Amino acid sequence: MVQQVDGARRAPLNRDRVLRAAVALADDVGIESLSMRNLAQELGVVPMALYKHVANKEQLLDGMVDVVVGEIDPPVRGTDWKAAIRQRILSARGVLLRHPWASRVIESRPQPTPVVLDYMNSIVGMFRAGGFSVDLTHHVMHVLGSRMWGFTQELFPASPLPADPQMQAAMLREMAGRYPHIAEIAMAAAHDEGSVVGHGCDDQFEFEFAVDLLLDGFERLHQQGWTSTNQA
Amino acid sequence: MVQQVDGARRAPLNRDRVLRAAVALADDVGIESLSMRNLAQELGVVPMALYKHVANKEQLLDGMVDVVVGEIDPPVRGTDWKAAIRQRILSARGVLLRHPWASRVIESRPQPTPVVLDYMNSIVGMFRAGGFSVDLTHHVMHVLGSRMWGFTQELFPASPLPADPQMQAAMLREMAGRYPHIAEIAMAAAHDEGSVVGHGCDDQFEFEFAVDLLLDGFERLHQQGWTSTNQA
DNA sequence: ACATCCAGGTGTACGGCGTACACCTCTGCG
DNA sequence: CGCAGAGGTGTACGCCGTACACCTGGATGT
Repeated sequence: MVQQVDGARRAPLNRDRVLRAAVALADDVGIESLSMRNLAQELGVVPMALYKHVANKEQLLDGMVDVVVGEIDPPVRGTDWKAAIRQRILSARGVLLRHPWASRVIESRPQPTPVVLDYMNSIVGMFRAGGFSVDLTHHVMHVLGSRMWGFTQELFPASPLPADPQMQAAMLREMAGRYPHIAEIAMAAAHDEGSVVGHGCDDQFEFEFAVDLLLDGFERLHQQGWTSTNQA
Repeated sequence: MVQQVDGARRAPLNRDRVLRAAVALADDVGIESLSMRNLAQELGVVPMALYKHVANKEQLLDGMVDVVVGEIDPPVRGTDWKAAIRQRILSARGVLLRHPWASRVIESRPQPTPVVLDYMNSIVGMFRAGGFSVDLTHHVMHVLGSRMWGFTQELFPASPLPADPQMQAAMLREMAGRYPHIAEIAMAAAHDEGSVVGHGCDDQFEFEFAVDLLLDGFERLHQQGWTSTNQA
């Protein structure tokens, strides 16, 4: 009865296929609509079947993060630390843009998986290879924070904006009245598109700007031999 | 029958009391254990009663954020922009330390509330008052990101660590083997307490270090008249 | 004084979630 | 041939957010 319609028996599941299907489904329908039941259906299987391959939903999410982190390019060799780290982080960013749900999930994991630790370890290693002291590297990693994964907390989570242009104009006017400073910087960034905050501002530029500002700051501290015990 | 046990009739609910109770409950039991049913019980009321005061759980969370943001000190007057912003952000950090769930919730809101916009607006205003161009202020706000709320994504979400010291030693050894770089910086930071990554490192120091590095970077750009169209 | 209204609180019910637990059904191996 | 164990099933439980109809007591208008 439960035979495949196509005659061929469905290839048996395994952890990897489950994780890849979960990633694909999250890409498709968003992480908030990813449920065990959902995913099972996608795989042509009953919900409880998944539990033969992942312990529970938390581990499923862990595994999904691992898949995503696995897509980040390995470090390039033969350049200075700054270029190498920059490149790696931008690669991470590329991955996260393909899996928009991933940043949230990464942040939400209570314990890092070995794959995640590997990535972190390798980033730390890149600073060390660049001659950074253990001390400075440590603090610098904290400053880098989630940017090491290629994302920044969105300032304005991209409001959809009412389609009605008259409404839109009214909203803009109200914004300008109530939040003049925000309106000002939003205007400056949005001249290219008819939208308010969040849109019309080049996320990639913002991200690279931030990363470069950080890396420059790190470099400066490094060059002046900064130590946590000997600061200004 | 449903009279108060103490004889006195329960004071009628209102939006504010609901929000404050929700904040207190989240402080107590954690945000993941805050449910409408839960909260209703705490208030001595049936779950559906809450919906007379908040539209749904999302709006409840919005309101909780508003309460928390309302606890942030207003800007101090009469100092330079750098000191003023630093102080304000550190005040925000103080608030978020009292409500550890709040950072997650702030990040999760799809639309900023007026209260949130007010806060952002005022931070933007502080840069502008410091003479920053609209352009630079805009980018700088992006770099600041969630740090403006006084939090940073935790690098290592504070693993509880096995109590058994022998187990602990074994874990440390394994860490050092598999993730030598991480182990190294963790060691450097953890000499004061017998714990591995996450603990034993002074979060407050890390945060202030990051904020100062950012503010210094901003200042430098400002002083050299940086513009997005005229960069190196 | 009486009718009316309605803000605030109740009770029931629905559909969705994660997942525990007992079961069935193949496949490969002795 | 028998049996074990991996992989898949079915049922059920307790939680969640919340729609909807209902009740109730005090303020209000006449």
